Amino acid sequence: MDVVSPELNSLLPDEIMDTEDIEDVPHSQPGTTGVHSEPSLATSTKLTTPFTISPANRQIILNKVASQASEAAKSAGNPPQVIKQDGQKLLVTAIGKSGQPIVLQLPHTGSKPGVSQTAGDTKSQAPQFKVVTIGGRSDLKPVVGNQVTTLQTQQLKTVQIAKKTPASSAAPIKFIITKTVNSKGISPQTSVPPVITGRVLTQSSPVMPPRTITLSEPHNTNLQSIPGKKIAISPLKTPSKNIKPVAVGGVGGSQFKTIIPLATQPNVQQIQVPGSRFHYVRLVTATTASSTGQPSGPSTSSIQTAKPMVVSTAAVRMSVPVVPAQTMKQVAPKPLTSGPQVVTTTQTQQRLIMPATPLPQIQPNFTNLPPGTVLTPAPGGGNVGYAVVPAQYVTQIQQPPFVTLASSSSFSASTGIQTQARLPLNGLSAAETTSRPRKPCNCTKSQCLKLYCDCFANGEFCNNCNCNNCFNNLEHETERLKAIKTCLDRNPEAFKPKIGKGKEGESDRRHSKGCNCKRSGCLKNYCECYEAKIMCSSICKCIGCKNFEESPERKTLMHLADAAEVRVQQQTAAKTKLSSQISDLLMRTTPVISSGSGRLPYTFVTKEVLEATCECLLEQAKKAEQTHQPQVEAERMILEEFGHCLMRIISSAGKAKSDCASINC
DNA sequence: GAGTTTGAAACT
DNA sequence: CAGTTTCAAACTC
Repeated sequence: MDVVSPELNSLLPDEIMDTEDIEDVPHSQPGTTGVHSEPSLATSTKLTTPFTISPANRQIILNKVASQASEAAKSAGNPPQVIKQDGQKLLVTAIGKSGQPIVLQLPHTGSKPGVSQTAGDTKSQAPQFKVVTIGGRSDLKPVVGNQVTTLQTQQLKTVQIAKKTPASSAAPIKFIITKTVNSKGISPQTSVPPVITGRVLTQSSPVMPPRTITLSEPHNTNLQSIPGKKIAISPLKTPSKNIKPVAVGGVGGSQFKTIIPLATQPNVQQIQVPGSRFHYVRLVTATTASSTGQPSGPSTSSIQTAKPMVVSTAAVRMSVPVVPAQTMKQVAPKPLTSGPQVVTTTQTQQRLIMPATPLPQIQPNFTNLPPGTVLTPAPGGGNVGYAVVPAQYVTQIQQPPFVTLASSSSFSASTGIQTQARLPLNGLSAAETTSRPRKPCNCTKSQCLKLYCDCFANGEFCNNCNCNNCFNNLEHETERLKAIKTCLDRNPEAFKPKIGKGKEGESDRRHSKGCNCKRSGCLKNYCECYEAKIMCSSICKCIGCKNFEESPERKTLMHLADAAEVRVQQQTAAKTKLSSQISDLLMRTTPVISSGSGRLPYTFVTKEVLEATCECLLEQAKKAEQTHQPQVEAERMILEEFGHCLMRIISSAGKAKSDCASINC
């Protein structure tokens, strides 16, 4: 099934993927070359035994090593797959659950193809692997060195970030599992920071070849450390018992039951390819401990999904879809070239794209998914379905920065999922989104599944909105996916930013469609151009437009807006200053008193003092009244008296402070 | 806060 | 593609 059209594919950057020779093979077909294995094998699979390395391709076929898995796979008529791609380092194994090979990936060695990477520890001769398996419910234990203590994967997903070169003439690739860093896009200085459970870490060393991603056991609450590397443990790394089924959605019933792996590991991997402007995100299916009650096999291993892998980047990061091979043939990541470049160049938004297998007919054009959309697997089904998730949601899942595990254990799905305001969004930086969180929508009839809904239109879940009958959430992923598909059918660019760059050579942004205002003069927020703070352009079909450069009305409005802004800033500054002064005052009067007698300075404001102060103020009021002072003057007198009272209180406090200090001496 | 206005989105 | 309806945000009172 083609998901991405050839023309879209042509837009792909070279380093992203090879969309050729990609086939998805129904793993249910016996005798095919699809990789099959029994779940039970996963627990005992180890990589410590010898394995085959293809120097040319830097591939390791783990299932040749994992004898049990391999044998089982062979017995099942599903020999392991080796994906050969020039310059790629792929490891493919078949030790996962049925049809879910585990892919290990040797780090790219640049000029030394075939040379295994050490574990950063020069004493170690064992190559380290990147476990790039996107396994549904993949239960992976750490891969340390060349050893995988436990591997269990239910489902292989495809992470295709292959170079855009034809695959080898070898047997048809049945699973495009992963792509390592493209040599084309990697400089020797490329660093590949390891990422554990959704955490993207920056590699401090500029010269650090791709290394190992250590998959940590979910129950391991300690930091996994790799020599010379930073590893963060996801706060989501909580015992599987905390997994909460967040949603049971879908018109089809429980088939699309969704478990958000908040309480376990994020099922998203971030892949950043150096030299690429794209920000890859790999998806993995939910962990085994889902509420679906589906057996995860006799495995007693811990639960773990694949880990995010960051190849590194210092460039603009964009998102690309990542799609399981079983479901999708191609995925065409596409830069948001039409987006508001000025804004989006610094964005870190991500896109994860995952198919809703039971609804292949509604698979959207993944290149046009809502900004920041993430397709995340619909747990409970392994290869059943996926949810289209706003990227920031996923980001939030995987990157709650360094939350302690203790807190994560009580991590609530309901609270965790819906927090999105502080995440990079639609090209806005995190700071911007923090300062300007999206306004909650108030949809009542659209179920927040139409573009009327700003949340939906921006590829976000509704969060703290006032909407009724909202379907824009994980609980209704099926409907949401349908809605997205519908929108994309209607307008393939429906989710693309409306404000893009103007014609070539023009620096100004412009509305992609232009507005159609009739009565607002394009000087109210009804007008999308005005709302975006841009001028109307020739493509606008507005009537009576006043939103052009020389428009006096517009200038007046701009001046008013500027003045208002200045006023707000001044007020803010004044408040800040006043607050600072008050704090400073308190700080100056507090310490000795509190440390000496244990009394705080404000305890000087006793009831008696208050009464006395009020009497003074009332006296001033009476005085003003008796002298027939105007109200303004009366207020001034009262305020002055209040000031005097305060000064006396402060003075008393200071005196007490000095007395106390002298006593202490 | 309720009601009105507005224009994009959706629909026909 | 044009006309109409629906919708939710913007706006006004």
